[in-house]
Amino acid sequence: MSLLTKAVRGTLDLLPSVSHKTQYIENTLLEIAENFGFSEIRTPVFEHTELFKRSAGETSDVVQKEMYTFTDRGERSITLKPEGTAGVVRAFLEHGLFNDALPQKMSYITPCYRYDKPQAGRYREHHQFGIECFGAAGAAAEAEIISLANEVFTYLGLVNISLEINSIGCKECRAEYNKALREYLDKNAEKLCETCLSRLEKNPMRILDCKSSVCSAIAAEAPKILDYICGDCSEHFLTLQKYLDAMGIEYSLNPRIVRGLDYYSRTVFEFVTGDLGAQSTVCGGGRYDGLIEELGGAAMPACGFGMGIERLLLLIEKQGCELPEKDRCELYIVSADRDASYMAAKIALEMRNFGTICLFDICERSVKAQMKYAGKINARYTMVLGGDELAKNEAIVKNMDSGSQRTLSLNDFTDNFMRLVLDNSVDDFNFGNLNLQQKNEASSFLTLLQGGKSEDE
RNA sequence: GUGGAUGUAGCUCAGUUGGUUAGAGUGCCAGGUUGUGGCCCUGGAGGUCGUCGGUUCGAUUCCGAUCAUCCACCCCA
Repeated sequence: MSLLTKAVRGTLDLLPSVSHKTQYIENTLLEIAENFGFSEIRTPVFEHTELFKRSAGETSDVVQKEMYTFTDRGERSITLKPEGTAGVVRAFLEHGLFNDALPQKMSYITPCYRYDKPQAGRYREHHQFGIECFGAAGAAAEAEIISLANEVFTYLGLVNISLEINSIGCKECRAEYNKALREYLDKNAEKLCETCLSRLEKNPMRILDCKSSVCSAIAAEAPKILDYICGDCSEHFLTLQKYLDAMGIEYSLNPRIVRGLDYYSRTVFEFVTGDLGAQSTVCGGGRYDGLIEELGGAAMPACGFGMGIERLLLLIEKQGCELPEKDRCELYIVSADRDASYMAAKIALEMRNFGTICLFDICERSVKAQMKYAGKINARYTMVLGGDELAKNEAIVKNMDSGSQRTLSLNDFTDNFMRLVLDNSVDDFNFGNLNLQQKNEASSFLTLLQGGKSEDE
């Protein structure tokens, strides 16, 4: 097959056969966030380039080599968001949300774009679940978002994920530490790798992150940030640990976590797993007290995290965690001729309005082919409509799991069908698609029916 | 951005030591008589062997480039 073109490198298609998994995950994430008091915010996928340059930092890898930047027809420099925080902070400031009751807590699910070299678990377009909390300076805020992430993992049934935390201090103590660090690194400068050499001036802490054996050996002997952070920062970090202890969340201290985005301060953390190869970080975040000021707002403490949805799904599949099945077609209406098809269309609409998945043939295929199709899509019940049935105003409904059949009147068919379902197994029936009002109606309907048990064959 | 592996039907893979009409399983469609699925049987559709170029009388098989996927580095979610 010679296609005109294929999906762009590093992008993924989410196909209908698996989209329910992602839907479930995303709904779960937003619901858990809501339980923690975080409500969804949606911001555009692109922003003015300067926003990301300023927030992520000119020295960050993201800004230096990974952004999707283009000039639009109005000569604006536009960038597809490489991460979620900047846009949310921009909206927070632009709409004066800092005037609302503090803290302001927000969640989001958004696509992010980075010009990386693709690998499994790393894509040029990926989707990120994120949390931002504005206006809370205390360590309880970080503790809360960490426990939120932790809750997501336990809820989804994931294992083998560990939490690593670190403090990189505030502006003041970090300056002092950087000074000490640079003095140390200068002494070893000729041994450092090329990239680290270039980081030496602007952002020496990134060198601690370097994986090259020489650099990491040098880093191992380097002064430790935790020995330099000021009293307040130290107290903050200890308080965070007490909160985590109180909630029974396990963690380890990892002084090498510095994070790639320049806006972090004090707490940084990562949830990592050994089950995803080189893409080990499932969730990363921390505190960024200086960012809002950096973007033109009044000083305001803030913290948050990002979580990769594709990685989450990969991990779920790798670990064999159970996800809900795709919603099942409850009734497939087989029609033998055109008149039956008209009736099928009418009944299907009634059933759908009742909130259940109901399908009928739209290919004018043979009865056998329709039955086959119903079997293939795993329909729970089928109903055969033809001349005989229309004449008698009734239809044969077949349970595809057991193979048993019953005749139902077409008058008030939906009610009759529900009665049949009740006789077979109430629990099997899926009310997932009903809205709240419909659910109430349906449950009182079922309660009513349960009073007078109907005859069985 | 660096290094390595891979690339044949929708999917999983055979195969051609370079030679005429490229295979299997599975999936898809249709039949196996009168209106009923899952098993079985039969038939059909579907590939210019990732793409472009080179060597050759001739390449899907050899060589090169390119694109894509995967792995490690890097980076991060």
